[in-house]
Amino acid sequence: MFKITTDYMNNKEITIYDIAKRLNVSTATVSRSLNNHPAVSKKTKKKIEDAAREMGYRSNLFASNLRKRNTHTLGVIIPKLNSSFVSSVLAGIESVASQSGYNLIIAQSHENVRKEIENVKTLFNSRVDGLIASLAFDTKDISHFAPFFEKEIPVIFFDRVSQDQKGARIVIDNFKAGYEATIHLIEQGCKRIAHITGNLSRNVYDDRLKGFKAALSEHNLPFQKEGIIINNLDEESTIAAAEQILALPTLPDGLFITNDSCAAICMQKLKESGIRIPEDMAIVGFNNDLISRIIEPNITTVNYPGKEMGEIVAHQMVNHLEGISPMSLTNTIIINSELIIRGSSLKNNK
Amino acid sequence: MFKITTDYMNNKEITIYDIAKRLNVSTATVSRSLNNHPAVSKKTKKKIEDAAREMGYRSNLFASNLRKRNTHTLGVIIPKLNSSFVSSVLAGIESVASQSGYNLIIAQSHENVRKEIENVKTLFNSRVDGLIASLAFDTKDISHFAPFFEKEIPVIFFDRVSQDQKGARIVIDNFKAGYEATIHLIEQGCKRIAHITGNLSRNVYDDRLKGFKAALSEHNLPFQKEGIIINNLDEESTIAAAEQILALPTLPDGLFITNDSCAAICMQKLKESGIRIPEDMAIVGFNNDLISRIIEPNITTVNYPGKEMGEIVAHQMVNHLEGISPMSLTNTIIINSELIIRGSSLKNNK
DNA sequence: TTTAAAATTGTAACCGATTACATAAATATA
DNA sequence: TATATTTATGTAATCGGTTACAATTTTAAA
Repeated sequence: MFKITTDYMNNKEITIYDIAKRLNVSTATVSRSLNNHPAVSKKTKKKIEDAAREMGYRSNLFASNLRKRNTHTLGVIIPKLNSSFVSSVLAGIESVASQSGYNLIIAQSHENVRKEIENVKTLFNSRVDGLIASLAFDTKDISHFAPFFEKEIPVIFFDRVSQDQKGARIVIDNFKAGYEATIHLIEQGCKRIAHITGNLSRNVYDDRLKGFKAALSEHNLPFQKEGIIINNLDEESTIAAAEQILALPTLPDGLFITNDSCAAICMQKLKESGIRIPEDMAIVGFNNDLISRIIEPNITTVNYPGKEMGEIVAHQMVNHLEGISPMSLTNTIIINSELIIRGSSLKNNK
Repeated sequence: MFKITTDYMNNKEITIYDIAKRLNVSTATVSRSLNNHPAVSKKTKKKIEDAAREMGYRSNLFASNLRKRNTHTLGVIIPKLNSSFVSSVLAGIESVASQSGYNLIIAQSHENVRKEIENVKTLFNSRVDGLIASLAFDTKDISHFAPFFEKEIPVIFFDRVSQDQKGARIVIDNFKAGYEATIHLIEQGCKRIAHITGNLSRNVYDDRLKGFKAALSEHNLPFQKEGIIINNLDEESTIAAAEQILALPTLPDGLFITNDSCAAICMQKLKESGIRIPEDMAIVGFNNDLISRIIEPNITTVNYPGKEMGEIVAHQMVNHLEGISPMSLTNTIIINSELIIRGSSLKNNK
């Protein structure tokens, strides 16, 4: 019994050379054909495509990238993958990128500049075509992104952006969001409002705080330093923050917390101590995470559309790379956000 | 005034050829040196490293990959990025992979076989060194992974694995977890226990259901078909499921729900209808998500260590690729899980 | 029919690193 | 000192596409 074996039935990788040899054409023609270059006759193209399919050809991206000097890969640096907001953004980025034929390389900074610097290096060496980043908690400046700027590789920051005028920025209006959240608390009759937030060198937290202060001063409400608690927003610190609130000489009657899981943890802790929400203390969170819709009372929050933000970021990047709507790389795009009012802050209408 | 400009002060990429020319050595020596090959004298090595640094050399991964025929990249296919469990697993995978010098390409199937098939193709063409996957909701078989098996590229499935004996599998003992959760409810005095879960062609849900049934029959408790609700576990379906429970002729007194966010949503809905948890109905969830620790009452749940699972998956993959502990690719690793008992199920000890 | 223009195809250099094999230099051994 | 080993370096082919330029064929125009 015979066993017919040809190259491509073996485990060998098929190359355009194999196809060219088999069909008696040049590799140039094969390459052109597979890339839909117009200067290939329909007949030849069909022949080549059929052969490629039959022989199980797959293009070697590395040879192609090496020659073409681009990678069709986007780098993404985020603080932590396992956060509800970040994973939503990533979901949005991935959808758009994969639709446009871009791969994603994702790296976590673990909220740590040192790691972020490493990540930037790695992605630079991986020659990503573009970089998307949200800064770590303790990143002071963005000098480590310099290689990208120098080589004019596009960089887009989202959410946690730098003050620096380098790279595009996609954010929500954190000032406005903080302002509106606070105004809402004031309208509900709160007079002593506290605020729990994160590192102020991050725009998101700083801007929200500014909005918070603006709202207070506009209504001639006192701004107390001890009512501003700044921590790293993890579970432990949040519990500590709640205790700090409870230890205040006069309890606040309103509380604006910079993210929903913190708000939820905090609210639980306060409730355990006999504080009624919202009667004794009204609470506003941030992000519109699932948890804000489930916990009792539901938490008033700022809707922060992560997935859309991711989609917009990726679209901007891809369009720029493909030469469609070449954005200026110093632009800022502000995405809409809105206050969603729920039980945790409704003192009046109860 | 002079302006001294050399190649490397320009925007040109520096290659090992540039370094070789400058130092009057061969590219072979440069390449060896940069890869810490032992056969390079310390003196030469130092010279080369200094020059490389000074000239701003960066290795071209594509040339290297092309020649070495491996990519140091792992592909990951997951149903949805923005889920608490999945993003934890990814966080674990990313940590280990990046420590070992591997990049990650992440693709979402959006719980859809068609997209999953596409993803597999893309990652195959990207020549990832290994593939890590958790199957989509509606994946029936894993024939689309065949190219990987044929080329003997390692594949590891986690969490949502296939029954097929191909590829390694890393899971928790879902049968045991389901069994223990149910036994716990029985021990709390529940007599009519309902179960909300996902598509039974996914091992995770099927096995938990089997464990559930085993526990019931062991205690001679009736198993009612109408007490098993199977849906796709999103917010909407979960609310519908809760309504279905409420419409049951006799209300169950225990409820085992296959994930925590569903459990939380469901519990809220039930509470709104005046049902007391756990007095009227005891609830057990799954995953130990943040939400289970925050909602009132805290939800009894199965601790499902996502990050650790990710770390183990990535370690297995990397070790296999590096030739350390070459795992058999048909192994199954079972990760420990444990029931965490909280308020939502404690009928007795109240 | 002849010539010019357009449409195809081919040739071969290139992208940048790796590595088998050959060679030269340094060191050890007899 | 002559020879055998060991250590360090060089030569050149190779990985698999891409593309500028040249050559050829086909089609259109004169």
